Amino acid sequence: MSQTNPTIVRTRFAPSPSGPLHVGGARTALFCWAYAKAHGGSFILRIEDTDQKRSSDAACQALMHDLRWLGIDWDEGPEFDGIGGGDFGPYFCSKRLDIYHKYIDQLLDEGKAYRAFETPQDLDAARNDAKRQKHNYRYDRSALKLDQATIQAYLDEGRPYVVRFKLPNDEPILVRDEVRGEVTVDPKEMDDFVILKADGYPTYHFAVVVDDELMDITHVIRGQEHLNNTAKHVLLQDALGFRRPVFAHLSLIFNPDGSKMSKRDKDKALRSAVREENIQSSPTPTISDETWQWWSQSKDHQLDLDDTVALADALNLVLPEIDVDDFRRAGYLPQVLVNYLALLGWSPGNDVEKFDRAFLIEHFDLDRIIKSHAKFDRDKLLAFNLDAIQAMSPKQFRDLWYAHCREYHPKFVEELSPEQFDMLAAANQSRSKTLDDTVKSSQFFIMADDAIEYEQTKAVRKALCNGDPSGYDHLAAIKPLLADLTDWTKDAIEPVVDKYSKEHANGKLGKVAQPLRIAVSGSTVSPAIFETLAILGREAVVNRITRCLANRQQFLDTSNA
RNA sequence: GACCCCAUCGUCUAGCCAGGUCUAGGACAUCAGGUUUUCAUCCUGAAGACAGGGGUUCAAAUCCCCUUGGGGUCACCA
Repeated sequence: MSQTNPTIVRTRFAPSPSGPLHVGGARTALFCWAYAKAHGGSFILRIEDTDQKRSSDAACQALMHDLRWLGIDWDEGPEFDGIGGGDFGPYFCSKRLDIYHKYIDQLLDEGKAYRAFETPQDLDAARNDAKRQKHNYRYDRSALKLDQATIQAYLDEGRPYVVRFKLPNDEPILVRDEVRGEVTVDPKEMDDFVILKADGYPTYHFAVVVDDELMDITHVIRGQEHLNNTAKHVLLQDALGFRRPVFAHLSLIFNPDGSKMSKRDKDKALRSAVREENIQSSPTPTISDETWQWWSQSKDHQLDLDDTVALADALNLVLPEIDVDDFRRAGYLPQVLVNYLALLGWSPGNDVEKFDRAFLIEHFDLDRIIKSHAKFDRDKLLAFNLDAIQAMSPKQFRDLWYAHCREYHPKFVEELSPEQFDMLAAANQSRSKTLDDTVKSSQFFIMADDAIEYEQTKAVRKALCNGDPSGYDHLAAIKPLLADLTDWTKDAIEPVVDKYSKEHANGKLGKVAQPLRIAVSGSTVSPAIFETLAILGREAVVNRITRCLANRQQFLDTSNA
């Protein structure tokens, strides 16, 4: 409609480097990327760091790392890990200040914008007044009434000012959106918004319009929170004589409980856990008392990531996963996250659900974007992840799991021999919903024999104590058979235990396997028993059985108590 | 509050734009049964939705209006 028949599609993802990349942002980036790639165009990454206070280089690096992990590579943008660069840079807003000022001056000269000298405090007060009187606040244009001499005097004395865009007229603004159709906004709903802040940085509205024009962006795909802002952008584009890109606004992603997925969710989870358990001071050794005090004072005080994780660990709390990094740590596969994210707000139709990036490049288009909000369903993601893990070759899984362990659980790499590690990977693959899933239940593989603690649960007691012969009796009987075994492999162990259970447990393998499992792991959960024994090695297995038997009386005493 | 957006199983969605083939399809979750040495898997089956009300039409999940519900925006944040 209003677009200028673009020949080459150019999309951009323009995040603010003020924190970790969350799944909502990742989905926006994915859609921008997919659309560009599906139409033979370019995907541009631009860092919207116009908020000096909140932007950080660390956040920027993390963001690019996350994008690359997901396989969302940019054709142009900051240089990172071998990609980036391009002819339309710089790709950081903070390095384009002179460009913005040129256009600000242009608007100022043409009388389409004006300087305003109110302080933030002035405006806050005015806003509060309006609120008290229950009407909507609009900037009253009082700066427009200032005469030239006064303005010059203010300027001379170095008084800080902002530049406001002067709304041109009262005509309704028509925005054509590819997913929502035509949206009209009444200018009466807006006021003369700020386009240049007192610190000399442009606001988002101004920077985005200038950058999109100069970078030849043809399609603006972004979150729905910008739908109303688009009217401002359109006005600015008209005032500056810029082209109008195609707009597509994506619906938001929500938590299963209907609340908006937000960076604050982790903090919220922590606070409610603390409240529920009525914890009054920092559980040592997690965070310092000073930090605890500060954090407790206000909901606006949020712990940094390390402290959040430390506290959550101490409370045995699983933090909600909302950032891309959370999903990586939790052991989700990037291609699965991409698949799931794409499905959350887009559908290829025909009941197709499982697909990869290549499929997206082949089929992605704006017309199948879903208009309604979506809730993030972790169960479904988990199911997809399990499917993907099960579909991998044993070698692929082993390598991936190795890399994951090396990064997040190095003990598995350090304590186990390569042969043991490979066997454990093979034993865990089909039962791993995520790369992290079996780490917890596999701890006993890397523990010292005498560090195993026997779970005081009904299932453990039953397996060990019930029946005649009891699990303990079986353990005592089978121990010498295992101790005498020379060839310690799964294939050698299996017939021995099988034979024993046929002769002494009515062929019920479970009667023998469960006590064995408990003896070596301390619990009723482990990979298949023969694999488990093979991985542990004869010495450890015999040691652990011996220890379990020696502990018999004590276990009975404590479990009766 | 004002303005804007949205509305199919519990959840993600197909179907809607081009009304009939929809006693509404799939996936995840749930439930039941089965396989299995534990957990997790795996197999089979079941239950489960067009928010409500008005229109238009021979015919409405599909088009229109209202109501209700949900969400977003109203910053010198993006």
